[in-house]
Amino acid sequence: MVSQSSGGADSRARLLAAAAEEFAALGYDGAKVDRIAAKARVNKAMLYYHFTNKAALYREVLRGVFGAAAEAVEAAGRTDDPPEVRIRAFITAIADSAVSRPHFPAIWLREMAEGGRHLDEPVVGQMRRIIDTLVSILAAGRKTGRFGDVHPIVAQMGIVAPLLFFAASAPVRERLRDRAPVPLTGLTRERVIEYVQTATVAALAPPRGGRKRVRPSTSRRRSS
Amino acid sequence: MVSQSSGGADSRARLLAAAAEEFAALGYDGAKVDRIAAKARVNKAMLYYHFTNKAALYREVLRGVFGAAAEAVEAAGRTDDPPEVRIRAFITAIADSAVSRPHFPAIWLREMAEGGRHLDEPVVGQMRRIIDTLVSILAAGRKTGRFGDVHPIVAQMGIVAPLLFFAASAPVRERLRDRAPVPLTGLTRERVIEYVQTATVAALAPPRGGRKRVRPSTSRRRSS
DNA sequence: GTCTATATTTTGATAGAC
DNA sequence: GTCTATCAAAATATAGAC
Repeated sequence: MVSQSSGGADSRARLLAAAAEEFAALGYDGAKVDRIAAKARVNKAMLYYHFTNKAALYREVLRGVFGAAAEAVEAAGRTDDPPEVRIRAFITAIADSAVSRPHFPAIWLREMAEGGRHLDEPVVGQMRRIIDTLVSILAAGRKTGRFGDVHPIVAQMGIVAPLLFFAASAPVRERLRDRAPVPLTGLTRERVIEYVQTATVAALAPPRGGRKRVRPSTSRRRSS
Repeated sequence: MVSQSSGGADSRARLLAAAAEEFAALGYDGAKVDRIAAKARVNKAMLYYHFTNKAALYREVLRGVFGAAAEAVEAAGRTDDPPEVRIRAFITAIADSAVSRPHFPAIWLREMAEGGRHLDEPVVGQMRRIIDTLVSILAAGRKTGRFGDVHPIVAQMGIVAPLLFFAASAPVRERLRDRAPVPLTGLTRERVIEYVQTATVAALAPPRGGRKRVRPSTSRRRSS
């Protein structure tokens, strides 16, 4: 239930925005509540009025960021198009999420590095929605024989990692522009998306003819 | 040169090892010098005897980690093999670095998310060595017409990001094993390497026929 | 080189008036 | 809902004996 703010603007929303920025740039431990409050032009005590503590605020940010991404990806994946088109749309949706939620990439990267220390049930659920979408696309492709048998998580990493990496590394590239080993011209978002699309579709293609992909061939038995 | 430690073992080396672990797991701000000292079974004052401060210790860790990686990658890339083989070796070398230096992936991911706040000249040099290796491989491939024209940084991300991501996300996968959306069996390091190799070689292939690389024309169904 | 004790600063969090 | 003042707990760093 949203309470009506009378005088000032919605301090809660501003806090969330400021927090997302701070957490993305500096990580959970690097982020300081004083700075978040200042950035939001809100008294620090207000932060504790709206959120239980720093950890709760961070969780809130995580949910917002991953929720929006899951939403977008799911929408893009739910079509009747052929699998190649759907996987391309999936890739574009991830990339678009990184644009509309600029803090998304850095936060995701950090959570991975952190071992998912802050991932609670709701956020895990959002991640699952993203993977489920991919799973359904891969299954459709396999059914029609257009995709081979690739583990969804592997495909997921082949897609998400470069996109996140590229988006998150923008500040680094900016910082190293002069000392860069190679001219940074032509290094655009579109190129990266296109590359990931090409690489993914190619890697998903089923092994043609006799020998292509090397399979561990033997047991597919599991024990766990 | 290296000073001889008389009684106890080399506390400096232990500090570096403990620091790498701590920094990788918790990030620069999350890492605590007390904990690093404890993990190294060394008095905290010794930490400040060996290193100027926390930041200097972190820089030292960064140099070690990136230096080893650059070394390995350069070695793997310096061969007379055809470009496809060299790019595969490059990929394997990166993946191997993540094994021999387990803290490498998380630290690299974090530095990207952090905007390279801690990257000093020596470390940037190490990163450059890695990219330079890739640049030379791509150039060789282009010269013989086996590779198309892909920006090295794009290729770099297509390769490095999934490998780092996979390696760094091991703890997360472990943590979510039960709640995982998809069975984690068959998700091996080898599969990931193989996938990245396949995807990369395919994406680097020059545009066939007359057409430049473009968006998907409806379909190119192969009948056979 | 190694340790104890301590100084100093930062930071997350709250009490309580308005 | 908003603010001031303030506390208590970390956490970085150092002094100085051995």
